[in-house]
Amino acid sequence: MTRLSSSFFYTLREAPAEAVAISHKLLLRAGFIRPLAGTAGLYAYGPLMQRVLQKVGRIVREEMDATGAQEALFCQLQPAEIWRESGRWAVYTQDGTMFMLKDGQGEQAREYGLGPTHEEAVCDFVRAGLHSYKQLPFHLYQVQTKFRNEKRPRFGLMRGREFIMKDGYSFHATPESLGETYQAMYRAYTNMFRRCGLNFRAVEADSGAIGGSGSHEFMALCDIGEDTILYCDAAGYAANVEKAVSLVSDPEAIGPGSYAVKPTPGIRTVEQQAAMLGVPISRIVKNIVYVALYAEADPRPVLVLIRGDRQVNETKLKNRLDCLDVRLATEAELAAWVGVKPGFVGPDAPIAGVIRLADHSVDGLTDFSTGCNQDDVQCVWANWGENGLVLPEVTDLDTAQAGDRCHLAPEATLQSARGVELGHIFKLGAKYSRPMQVLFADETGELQPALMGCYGVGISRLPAAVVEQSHDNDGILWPIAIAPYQLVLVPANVAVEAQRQAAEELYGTLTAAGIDTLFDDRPERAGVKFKDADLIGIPLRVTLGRDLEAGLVEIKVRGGGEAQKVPLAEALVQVKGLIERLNSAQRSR
RNA sequence: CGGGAUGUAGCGCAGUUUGGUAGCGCGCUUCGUUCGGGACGAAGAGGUCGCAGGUUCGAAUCCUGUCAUCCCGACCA
Repeated sequence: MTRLSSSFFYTLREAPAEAVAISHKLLLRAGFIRPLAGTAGLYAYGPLMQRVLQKVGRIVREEMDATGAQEALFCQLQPAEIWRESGRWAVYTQDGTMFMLKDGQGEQAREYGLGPTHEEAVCDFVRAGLHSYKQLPFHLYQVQTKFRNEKRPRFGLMRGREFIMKDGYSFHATPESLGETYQAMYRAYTNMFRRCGLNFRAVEADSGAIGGSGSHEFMALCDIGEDTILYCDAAGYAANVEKAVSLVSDPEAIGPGSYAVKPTPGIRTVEQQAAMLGVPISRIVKNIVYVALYAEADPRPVLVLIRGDRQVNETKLKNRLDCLDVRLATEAELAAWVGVKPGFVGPDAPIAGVIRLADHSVDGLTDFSTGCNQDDVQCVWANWGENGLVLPEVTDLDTAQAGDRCHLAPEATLQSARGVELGHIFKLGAKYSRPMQVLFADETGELQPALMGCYGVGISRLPAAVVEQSHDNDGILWPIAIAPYQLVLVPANVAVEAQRQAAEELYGTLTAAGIDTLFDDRPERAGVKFKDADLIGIPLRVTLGRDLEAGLVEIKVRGGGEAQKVPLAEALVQVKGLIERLNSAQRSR
């Protein structure tokens, strides 16, 4: 369907220096993407990439449509009012995620945002026409460019400021109905990622800024992944580290002793504290002062107590506080509030307006060492309920880590892996439908907010994840389902009339048979064409060259060992068979 | 937004320490020889040295500012 000689096609022998990730390098070298004027996070998709995106889009649409979801298309340019209605205008503009613009001058100016996600737009679309429970449930989705002013665009297509996402929103009268759709989406996502040839894993996830209750992420496993996932094969448990829970080991034993205040001059860390006092790290209570930042309210200090050998999970902390963000208190703030340096804060630090929280790991901890709100001293053999130390509200603020025991299978330990988030499914409930008045009359005639689910897939990120997982020293190995072309047809030397003519005929035959064929009819040397074919990663290569005099063509599977030689007349049949085999090999992964 | 690095031709780089008006490889153009794994020879084209200001007789080089890109952290599909 495409002649390379009349295409805008070029490859780079060396990858641009700014590319670090393998997928970024290969997609740039092979000409799939090109940065817009060297701008971070903005990429043009070339003709090859567009074909990949369309194939991914087709698979995603087929799986979505199979669940009964309907494709629509919502507005990207969105008035601030709907974001104020949902309460997210402040959130998304304060952290700079949303690109904003104004129409008009001064007081008359109307504010808009470029959609980073479409809950508000969908709610507005639905609320005018939704009246009765009899209309529910339904599910609307779109495949569209999203805009997010990412603080740090990275790894080419992995994290852009403009990217393509499939986002779907379902509406329900009952939690049961929402649960059914959620399960259907879980299965649909599993199908679509499998069909795209990915090695992935579904994990329990934090629902983040979008909010809501249950959620799962679908992670492509690869080293450059920005998320850490923890999993336990024994229990079938897998979760994002932001969400993961584990069983914390018992604290190490400590000999008998009694409460005392000891000098620990100049220490900065619990390791130093443990060494200087001769106590186990797991018998230390760390007291960490955070500042919680809210969209509308003033910042508040938060004192977090956690065992010395554990780390605070700031995502859990943020969720518990229901705040926009948390940050560590500065040394100046510590000095003003407690009058001590970091490391010497006590569980009972007298901070005005402080929120006190303790992680499970310090609940029941005995004979511990901790700070005393005085520089250069710590106490030892402290206990809750003594010496004025009171255990505050206990909650889960711990960061699970590889090696921890699994809470579902205590005999097994958690393992970790890096993942790229390809899809995320949420149960939103009435989080948006209530403030935005997406209401329906239930069976008793009472008005209720619709329950919502939302379901995203990173369409433009997905091929990058595939390349991360599927490449070799020569270039990309596209799974045939999403390869830009199924086959590349290479006349070794177009100056040889017999080769050129035979190739033209075969090109017509393959195309007529519905095979996605890239015809490399360029007047290049064979070696150049082979290198390019490998780089851009077309699964099948048919070469017409020196064996043509004997009536033979060569068929080679990319990354699949030796080529086979078949009579020209049988080429189509052979190719069809190979395509079928590659397709079924992928399906059965 | 904090910390670090880098900006020289389409791509990869040298030149900056020690100021003297820009070079190499790939790619590109033309001709010739080649022609199944990124050919060879010859002749060419192509650069406001990121930008602005300053020092100097003279700045890619030194100084100040600024912008951009990349890496490490805090957010997300």
